[in-house]
Amino acid sequence: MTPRRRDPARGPTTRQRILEAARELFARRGVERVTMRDLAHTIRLTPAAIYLYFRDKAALIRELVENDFRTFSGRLGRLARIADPVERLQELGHAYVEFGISYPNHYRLLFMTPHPPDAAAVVGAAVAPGQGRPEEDAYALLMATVQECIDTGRFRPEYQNAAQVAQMIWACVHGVVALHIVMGDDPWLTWQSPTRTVAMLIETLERGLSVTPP
Amino acid sequence: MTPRRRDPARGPTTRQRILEAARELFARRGVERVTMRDLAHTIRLTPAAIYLYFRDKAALIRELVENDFRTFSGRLGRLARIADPVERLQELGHAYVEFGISYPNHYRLLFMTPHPPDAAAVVGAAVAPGQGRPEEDAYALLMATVQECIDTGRFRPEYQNAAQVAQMIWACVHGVVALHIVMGDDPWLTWQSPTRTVAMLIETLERGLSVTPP
DNA sequence: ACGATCAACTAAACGATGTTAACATGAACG
DNA sequence: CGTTCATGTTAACATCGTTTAGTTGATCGT
Repeated sequence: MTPRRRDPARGPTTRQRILEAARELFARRGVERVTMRDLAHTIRLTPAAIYLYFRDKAALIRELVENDFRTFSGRLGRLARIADPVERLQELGHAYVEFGISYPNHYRLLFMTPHPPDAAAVVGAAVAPGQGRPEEDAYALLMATVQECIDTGRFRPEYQNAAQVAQMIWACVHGVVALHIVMGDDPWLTWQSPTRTVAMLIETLERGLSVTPP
Repeated sequence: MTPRRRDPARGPTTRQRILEAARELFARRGVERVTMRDLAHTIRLTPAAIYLYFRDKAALIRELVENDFRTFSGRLGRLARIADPVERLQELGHAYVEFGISYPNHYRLLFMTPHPPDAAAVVGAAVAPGQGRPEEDAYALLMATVQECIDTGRFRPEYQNAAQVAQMIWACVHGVVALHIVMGDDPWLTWQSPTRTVAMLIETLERGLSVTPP
């Protein structure tokens, strides 16, 4: 299913060429508006050739999206060096929204479309630990930061459940991004800039969470 | 395009039968997993017959969704009788989430899928005033309530832009619903109940917005 | 030098989808 | 009684993802 090149020195593998072209097309037109024939045509291949390297369209999409998300997750990971947990939380939110606005089509795939249960994952059941999907890492970082806020007494006493608070925050930033992607250019209401909205939202939320009203 | 019945007394119009069956099927399986042939078959009709009453699948979906949303909008409208604007805001949020959780497929269509610019709307340009789409009404109600909160001095002075605040709130509740719909049964993270999450979220947000910290 | 092997690809089709064009039918009516 | 027209049906079309059966050309053992 994944043939090896004879001469790895010369040029990119066909598999990589497929991935590159798909990334380009998907990001520009969105997955459902890119046909396998389109994709094959831009690589000057036959549609069937793609199926030598990917089980089906869904598998191709999955691999692409996981790649991009890994870089996103890495970018978020760099924010782990911020000492103050509350400040870190804010920066996480901003980075999240910035990613969603910059790569709306990737974002839609990751967070706005129900993922049909991956056939391989269903049979494979247990995944290698620590090797988990990148979205888990990002979520773990969020949870850890929230937990740190709780442990250092930055939050009001009613916020003890880190998962609960993390999901609240996630819902907020996701909501801003998702609404902007879906209805961003609906003319019937004047949208505020998503970055401004999320900035104000995070600020407000933090004040609601914090124990010290300035 | 929309033929009239000869004997309106006898039984429901074919058009209505299509709508009813479509509503049932769409709500159960989701739009993209219901084919025109499926739909026609349950009415004991030929697929082509549907096209006597609806221009295409998208038009059928639009009409269905607009209907359901009108009832939702009406339900929200009943909350307008709540005197206290802050309390009204909270109830609006809860009703919103309850709708999204109860009718996930309708919600996805309304708020989670980009609407291709309606051909009729593009040529028709101006719609009859007051006859606007129901989502506008719901949004107007939200905006008005926020404005009332601002006018009666319930919010901190930095929140003067009603549209901005309304979109913050909308983003929050939408985020809770949308995440739940898309990742609600992903096993890798333990989701809190959406109603609990949104309750806590609204409470937190309100404390962040309000001028008086209790 | 040569036949066998096999990765890498193509040609052609299949089944499902939304949609349309051409034809049937049967009640209503002058 | 013949015309009209609403209301269907039958059969096809184009497009989609995908599969099956071949083709090709480099590589390799002998």
